[in-house]
Amino acid sequence: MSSSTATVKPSTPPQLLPALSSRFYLQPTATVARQLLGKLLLHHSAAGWVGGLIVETEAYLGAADPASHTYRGPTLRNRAMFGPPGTSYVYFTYGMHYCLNAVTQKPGIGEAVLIRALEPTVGLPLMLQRRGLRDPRQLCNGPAKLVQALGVSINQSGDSLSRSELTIRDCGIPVSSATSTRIGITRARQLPLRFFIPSNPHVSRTAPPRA
DNA sequence: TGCCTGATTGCCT
DNA sequence: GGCAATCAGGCAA
Repeated sequence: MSSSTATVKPSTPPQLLPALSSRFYLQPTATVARQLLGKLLLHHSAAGWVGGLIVETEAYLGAADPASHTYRGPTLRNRAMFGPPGTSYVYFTYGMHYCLNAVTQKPGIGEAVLIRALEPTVGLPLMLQRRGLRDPRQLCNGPAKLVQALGVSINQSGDSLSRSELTIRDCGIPVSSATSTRIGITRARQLPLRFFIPSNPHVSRTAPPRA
């Protein structure tokens, strides 16, 4: 696995890049999680475009995965995760944080990819302002951090990532990837379902905590 | 109805 | 490295 991934910026204006199709999200969830690396997550609001390259993801496998929100079946909270492929699933956790997922598989399956970290490339000043920071490396290196920087709200849970103002686009940047166990979970923590770009300074952490 | 848990973060030592 | 903040959802009684 290569560890020489350069920091790169898409040259095409982000709003002109093609959004990922439903077919992309119908691939196996772990494949989607790996292939989302290097894609561009964008959010458009009245303040303008913000976003960045996805550098870290985790796959959550529904009824087969005890760590997944959908393991016990549909509830009011997780219903967006049972939506069509390419749906956003935003959830509230720890009493104060929001995290963003991209739903995979057919409706009713309940699998998704958690977006854990971005390399911020679009609308950097606005995101720094939202987070009250000056260091871009601290801007999006965690799932709740990137949601705050992008200005995503829980009201956008259930929206299409292909057609709404919250979207994931293909900027055609080839990246290397590495795999590890997932972070911050207590169940099924042995599964190698975390994917990240090695040596990228915006990854939330280089290795998961010890078991 | 009430208790417990949690896909996190940031501050403090 | 440790731990507090903070609260919705899930589950047991």
